[in-house]
Amino acid sequence: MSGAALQTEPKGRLSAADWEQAALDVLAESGVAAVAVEPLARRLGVTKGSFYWHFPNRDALLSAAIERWEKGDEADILVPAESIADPQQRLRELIRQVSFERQSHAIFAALLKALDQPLIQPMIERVSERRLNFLSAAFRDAGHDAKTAINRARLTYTAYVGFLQLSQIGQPRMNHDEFEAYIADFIETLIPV
Amino acid sequence: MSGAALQTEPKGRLSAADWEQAALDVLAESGVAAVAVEPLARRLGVTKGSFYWHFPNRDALLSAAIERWEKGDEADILVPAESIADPQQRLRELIRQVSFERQSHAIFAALLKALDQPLIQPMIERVSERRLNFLSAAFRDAGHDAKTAINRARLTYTAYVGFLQLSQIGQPRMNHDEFEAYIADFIETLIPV
DNA sequence: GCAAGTCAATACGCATGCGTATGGTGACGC
DNA sequence: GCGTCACCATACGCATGCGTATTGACTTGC
Repeated sequence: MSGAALQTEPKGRLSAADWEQAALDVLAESGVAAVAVEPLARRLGVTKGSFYWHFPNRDALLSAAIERWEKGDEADILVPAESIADPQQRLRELIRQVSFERQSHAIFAALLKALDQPLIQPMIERVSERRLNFLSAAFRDAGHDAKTAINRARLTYTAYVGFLQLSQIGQPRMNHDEFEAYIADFIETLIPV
Repeated sequence: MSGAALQTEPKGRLSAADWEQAALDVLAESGVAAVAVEPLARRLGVTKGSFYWHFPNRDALLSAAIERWEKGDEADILVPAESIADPQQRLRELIRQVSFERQSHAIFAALLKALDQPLIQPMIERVSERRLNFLSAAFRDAGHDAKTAINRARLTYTAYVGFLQLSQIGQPRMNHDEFEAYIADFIETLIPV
């Protein structure tokens, strides 16, 4: 829950959780490759002597950090949405959440870029399947047959993923109102009443 | 036009174009980071002594390779599509082309993952703007007003980008028929008659 | 047949990152 | 007040990649 710890923030001793949180921070900011032991240690104001006490190696940190993200993500995004009865409203909320929970989406975007890494791939695969199922169910609840529901879910999800990637270059280049209008159109196109 | 030169293929002396083509090959296969001088030299069966005769540094190779891709991509994809009069048919062809020209799309996908690099970002920005304009024009030609056309173009493009990313993990996990069905549904949703 | 010019091998220095080994220090239990 | 344990520093070896400098060899013009 701690905010962004930008630079050498002297906070006594560190725990494994501190390293994981720092890893997630730089993951969101600078991608998987930037989650490196020595730079992280510098950022935390210690040396890697500390790191290798908490973790056996870099991969262990990455796994732990991503697992932490996965849990938080599910709790913050999927669970609240699940409680919305109206499927259309549920989809709306889900889509709209891209604006909030930005760090979580930034992390997901960073992970997407590292799909070639054996450590990342299965986790993204899991997350994607869960999300696709969620979307698919919502479209079915909204009255579509199974086949169209799954295709609509795919379309929604790929559009979401592509949006994440492209928003990095400000390609959509929209202000708040334009974004809202886009989302409205997006929803209207994918979820016709 | 040469096919995939997989390993040490002894072909006498090399030219800058050979290096560029090899760079594009590994770019499509293994991403931007894999476009490294020494591995490339190994792949080509020479040492980096050769490379630095043709190029001043790695960035120069990357720039040249990407520029080469950009030109070929425009010629192979946009130009043929442009000649199709019916805007709906034009969009259909464009979308369907993801199945063919696979190397070109693989390169684009690889570049998308390196949007943080200052060398890559502006090129992707250019390409994206061109493609978005192209899509937007097609949707206008198909009868949409300017605002909906641009939103539809965004949606189409982000879906395309997301599809590229996810197809790497076989997440859509479709065979040929399923893919065709998905495309059909995709088109029907985005380009209603 | 020799002098340029073109492509390539070798060898070097530098930087960054991983992981190990070993020693140091402060807090705390007792 | 002493030892133990948790956390950290220091220093090392290894690997990979960049870029440079120097020399070698093959081709071609003349």
